[in-house]
Amino acid sequence: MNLDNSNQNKTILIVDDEAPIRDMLRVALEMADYRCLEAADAQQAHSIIVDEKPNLILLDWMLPVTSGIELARRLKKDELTQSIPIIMLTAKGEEDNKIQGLEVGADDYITKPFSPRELVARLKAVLRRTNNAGIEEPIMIEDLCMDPISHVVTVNDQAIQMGPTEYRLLEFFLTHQDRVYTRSQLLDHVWGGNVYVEERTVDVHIRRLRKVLQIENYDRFIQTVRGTGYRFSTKLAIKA
Amino acid sequence: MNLDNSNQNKTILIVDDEAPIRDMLRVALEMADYRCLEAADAQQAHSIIVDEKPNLILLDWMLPVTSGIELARRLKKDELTQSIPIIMLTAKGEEDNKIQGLEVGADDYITKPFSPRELVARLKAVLRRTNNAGIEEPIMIEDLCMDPISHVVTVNDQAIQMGPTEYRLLEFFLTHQDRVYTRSQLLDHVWGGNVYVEERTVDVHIRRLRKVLQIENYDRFIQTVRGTGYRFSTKLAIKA
DNA sequence: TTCTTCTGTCACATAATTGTCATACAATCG
DNA sequence: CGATTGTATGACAATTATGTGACAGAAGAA
Repeated sequence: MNLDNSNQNKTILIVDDEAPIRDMLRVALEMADYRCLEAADAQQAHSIIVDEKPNLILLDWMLPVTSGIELARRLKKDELTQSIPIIMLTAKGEEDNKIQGLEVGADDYITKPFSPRELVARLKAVLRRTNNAGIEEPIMIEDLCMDPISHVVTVNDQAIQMGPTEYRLLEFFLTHQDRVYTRSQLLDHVWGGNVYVEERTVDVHIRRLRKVLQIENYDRFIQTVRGTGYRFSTKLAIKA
Repeated sequence: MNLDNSNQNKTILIVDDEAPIRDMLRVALEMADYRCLEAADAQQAHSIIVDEKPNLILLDWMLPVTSGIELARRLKKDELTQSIPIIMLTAKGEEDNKIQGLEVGADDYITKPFSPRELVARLKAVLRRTNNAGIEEPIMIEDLCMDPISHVVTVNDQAIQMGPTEYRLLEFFLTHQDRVYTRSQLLDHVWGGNVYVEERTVDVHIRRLRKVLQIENYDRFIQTVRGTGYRFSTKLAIKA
């Protein structure tokens, strides 16, 4: 539901066919307060990834059936998973594969055996490095401007203040105009898929967003579609 | 992705006491179009560094007289040289030293033996990461002035005292205005990529920086963006 | 050494945001 | 026209994020 505040709610997926190694990794990661998931092969890994969307994947190079590098390649090809950073685990003497791993799109690799401290240090570095994703260009609607770089919304160059949720809601609307969304869909996209809040809560945040946008009647773009949900549209803003 | 292919203006200093290894490294680097310098011991290395200001240092762990790690420590301590990225070269089985190297401030390490391709890949990565053309000109914001040469910050020609971390934080802010940074990103840029400190530590240093900037209310430029992080901006410094 | 400065972390204080509710209002339909 | 259903809105307590002072250990200076 929230951004990366405490490093403690990051989910790491461990993919290795050897249980003892998984155990060792899990211990090290849980010591560092990460949440761990485990998979023994590529197929199992894939379903967990789709299901749980981990923040980072520790991927062994050697896997039965589908190799780790093949899994990495697939993950980096898929829109939904390509942003998840991958750290490849390689055994000693597989130095050449490291390069191959990096070429496939792995974000780092670690040679076994490694110290737990090293593991965690690298993992943190990768998480930090890949933490930024999103829109870079300012979005302008008439005199309304949202600049994702500075994280500022202005109307006629005057800054508008709003809460984080309202900001995300507006951002979603601006990037998904002229389309109705049900409350459920909005919860999915703005709140994040795995939280449970009442659907009516959406109404309240719509209200709050409308309130701050009232300054130049920009709230007219947020339209209620009775029986369905809400829509943001500049074209269909018939109301005065 | 790779915009800058002109490696010719990048100077790499190779520090290793074994001539054959130096040769190998030099060949690999010159193939990749880097300019190379060589040093056989720490003392020689130091004078070359001061003299030539290389863009990156490849530093062997084992050196006669003064060890590589000791040299690294000194370089990272000196204001003039601390921004030069260092890649440590370690022999197999010295895995523990890696951590020590990173703690000293090395930006990466490579285990011997390594493939030339790997070397260059890592080197590029480090250069990309630390691609900061050092600031030379004083930065002025109204009556606030930061002189990177003398390392002095003044308000109305009156010097302000602050700790090194606060200085680096302010420097980062002054050179990256009007943009939100998460705590994580600030740790990356101000503290350095491979240290582990709590994210809340950023808050404390923000606090300390604000405190010393309160003199002429210059702390109003440091804005907190709730749910995200902090931003330095002179434009958006008005609050209701 | 001893003294000072700086750093990272903690605990607590303060402030902002959130989700939910109760109620008011508006639209739709028989 | 009521009755019914869907939405708007203000209030509020719980939760969460940030501000802030204190402190112990580390790093440096004398």
